[in-house]
Amino acid sequence: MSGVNITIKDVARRANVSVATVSRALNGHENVTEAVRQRVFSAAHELRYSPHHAARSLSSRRTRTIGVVLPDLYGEFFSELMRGIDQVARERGLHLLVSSYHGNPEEQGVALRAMRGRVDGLLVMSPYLDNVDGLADNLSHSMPAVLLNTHLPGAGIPTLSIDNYGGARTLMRHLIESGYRRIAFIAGPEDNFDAHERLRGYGDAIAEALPDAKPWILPGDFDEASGHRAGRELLASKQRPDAVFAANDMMALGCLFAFNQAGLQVPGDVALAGFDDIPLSRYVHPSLTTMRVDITEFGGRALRALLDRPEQDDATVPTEILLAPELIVRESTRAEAPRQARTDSS
Amino acid sequence: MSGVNITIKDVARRANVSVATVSRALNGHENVTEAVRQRVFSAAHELRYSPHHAARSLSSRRTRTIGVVLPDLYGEFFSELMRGIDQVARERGLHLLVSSYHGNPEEQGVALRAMRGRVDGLLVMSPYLDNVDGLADNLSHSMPAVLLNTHLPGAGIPTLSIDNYGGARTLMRHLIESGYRRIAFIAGPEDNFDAHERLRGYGDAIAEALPDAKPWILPGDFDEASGHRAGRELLASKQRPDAVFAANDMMALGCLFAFNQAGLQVPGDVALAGFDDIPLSRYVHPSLTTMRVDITEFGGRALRALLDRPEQDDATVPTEILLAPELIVRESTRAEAPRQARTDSS
DNA sequence: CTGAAAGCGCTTACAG
DNA sequence: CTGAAAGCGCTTACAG
Repeated sequence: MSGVNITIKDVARRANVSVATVSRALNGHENVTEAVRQRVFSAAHELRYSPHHAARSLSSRRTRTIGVVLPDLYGEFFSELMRGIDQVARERGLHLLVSSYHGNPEEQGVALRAMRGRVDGLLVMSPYLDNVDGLADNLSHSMPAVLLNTHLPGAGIPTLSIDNYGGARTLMRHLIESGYRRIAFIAGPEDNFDAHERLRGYGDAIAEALPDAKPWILPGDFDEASGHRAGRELLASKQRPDAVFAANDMMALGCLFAFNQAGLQVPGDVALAGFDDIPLSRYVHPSLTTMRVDITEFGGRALRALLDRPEQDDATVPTEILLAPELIVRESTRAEAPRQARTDSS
Repeated sequence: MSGVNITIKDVARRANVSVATVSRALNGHENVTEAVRQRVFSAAHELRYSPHHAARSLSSRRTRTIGVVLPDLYGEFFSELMRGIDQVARERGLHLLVSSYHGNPEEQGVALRAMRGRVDGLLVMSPYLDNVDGLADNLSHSMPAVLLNTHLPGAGIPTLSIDNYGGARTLMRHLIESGYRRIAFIAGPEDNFDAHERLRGYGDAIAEALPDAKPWILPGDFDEASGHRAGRELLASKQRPDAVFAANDMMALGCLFAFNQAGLQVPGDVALAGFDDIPLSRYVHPSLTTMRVDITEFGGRALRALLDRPEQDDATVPTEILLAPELIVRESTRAEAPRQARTDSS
């Protein structure tokens, strides 16, 4: 059913040359007479010939395809990430074979192994703190790879990461400088590397800048429903926080929703901030203060790092690159009457 | 640099069988002794063997990969679409080769042709009204395909579409039944098929239900900025509409933003509705009335339609399937004091 | 049940 | 500059 396909032989016959010559002409090799090249091109065009990819990559050992293995394909983050990767892939004439493993480490292994013979290199994101061994096992085998937001120390694989720790500290500094003192934190998934780093940033900031305060941490899992739950929990607490820092924007929005429903004013009654700067953050009311992560750029840089990687043996290459997020101050932390910082904790 | 790779020969040698047997064992063919199968499996496992995909698909003529060619990869819509496609692909053990052509018809052709020998079937979305010939040219060649939201009459290619026309009429019926009479429409891109159908639904609804009114159409291009512009234009008009129907949610949100900035109350001063039900729509204030399109389901059904397609020669198969969107009434069209329908236009 | 061999459609040294 | 031929790593009739 898959139809009769035109092969390089048909083109050769029509152009009256050998298949070798067709191959050379079509691949733009130098050593082909202009006249012959023309004949080949018209023959190929007339026959609507298009090279068979599997055959080509089997003999040339190149696929011109990059494998992208992600935890998921869904949502703003992955959408922007794919966009950035895709842009660079197009610039370089590369294809993208995507695979998501839905948070299942076993599936991740399957996905990774299935890439053999299909791709020239791999972009892998695995934001888990355990699965380290599994990942290392499925990666170390002769395929260039770049890791994204992935904690895999010692494997020597180039890694690009958002500076989640530094970003959380920057945001905390902003809150503290704005006079907030009772700052609650809605955490992300326990096993998530980014979440872990953001939490660490929050904890260290509290310890250093507000030594009298104890960290106030609510559980969450990065989705808006858990932010909503955390928001309700905060509403029910005897003494409310004066600011809430959610480990990502989706949870911040869920929390905002809970506050709205309860009639609580943001930032008047309580300030709120998130992390990621998803597009929504600009549009909700009040607009959300957050740490902007340029995910599109992040994806693009990852692919470039993979493609432009220096020779394996160049030991001077940094193995980890950190991208700093940017503080975006919006209405949700701009109280009309900003509180005064207490003098005892400047 | 690509490293030493283990081939089927290495496995054969280690298991002391022929490559043919290895192939059969690994592919789960019946005719292999259990003992031999075991030997082959352990050998393969010990060597961390993983079959070379290009070789396999060159000889078997199957790739176990589906090509997905979309206008873009970015944004909520494509994200959800990919999610739906991906879910089904996983169920069936298929890979996805994605390609977006960024609205460029030429690139679309390149992308389509590049799929040869890489995929067993194609999912193609091409929401343009012109490019019909180019698309037909690049499709008709012996590759099973399913079209998504694509207008390509006469090519006999199965097509799945959102019922944009019917959806627009449903929404208009809701607005009219709610008592709104001066209903403006923010249109989508001129060349876009979905936009065209939604506009047609609006026009027909006005003509039939409000024969005294003339259509009031503002240009837009589906992004939030154009909705914002349209909103400002409406604010400047001498007599404001009592309701605005934007051809998609993003524009509705841009419009809402403009109204908010101007201090206009929605729905008190003017009602507002969109199309798509993007997640944001539930969270803005006021929440947005819209037509819900289950895009994830849409993507999943498209892939299923491709995989479960009956034999080519079965003429009883419908070539076009329409998916009806669902009306979601939220705050943005729920005026506190609903207007009375004028008796002359019940 | 198992093996030897042909063949999938290309690319690429190797000759000329 | 061009061609004949080997080879990429598999699968699959064809024998046995």
